Amino acid sequence: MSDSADGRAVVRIVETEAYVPGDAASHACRGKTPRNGIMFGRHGHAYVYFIYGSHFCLNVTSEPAGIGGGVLLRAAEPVSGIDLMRTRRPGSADRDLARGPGRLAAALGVDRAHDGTDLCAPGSLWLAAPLRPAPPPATSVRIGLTKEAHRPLRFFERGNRFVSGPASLNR
DNA sequence: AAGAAGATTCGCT
DNA sequence: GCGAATCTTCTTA
Repeated sequence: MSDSADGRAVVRIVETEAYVPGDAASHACRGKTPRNGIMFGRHGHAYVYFIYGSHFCLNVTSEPAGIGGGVLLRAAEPVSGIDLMRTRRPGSADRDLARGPGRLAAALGVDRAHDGTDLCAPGSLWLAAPLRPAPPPATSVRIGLTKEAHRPLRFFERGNRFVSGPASLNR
């Protein structure tokens, strides 16, 4: 969930991708740098980075302090604050408000200012308990990577129409 | 100091 | 389905 001066936006995460220690595709694979420093901090914090000159991606750090790792939030189902999300993503169909990592960050109003936020504490951006029970996530290879994409580290809710990626991966 | 690559999205054909 | 847009960051010279 995210709070801002414009209101609150709530989504249900339906797709994630993991970047584990020793992973050539991870931003952490070449050691700690100014950009990825948050990944080497404690788990449960936001790692936000700017990509392709126009988009932000939101990750949750996943490893103990000193070890670089994280989980990219790839897609989410809008739950409330939908009008606010439409404002942030003009021209987008409701299904596409948060379907994709850059879209998800935009819908929640996430930018560099959220880098390092503790997602388990009250604030402008945080994780809450599941809104409804869900079956165990399905698994697939990762999307959009040029290295180690074959690893089965993408997790998604099977059958949910807010999941991104080609249909062939979502079975 | 310069260059290439990148966990993407959108619009056009 | 394909390619441009756009800029930050790290790597290499």
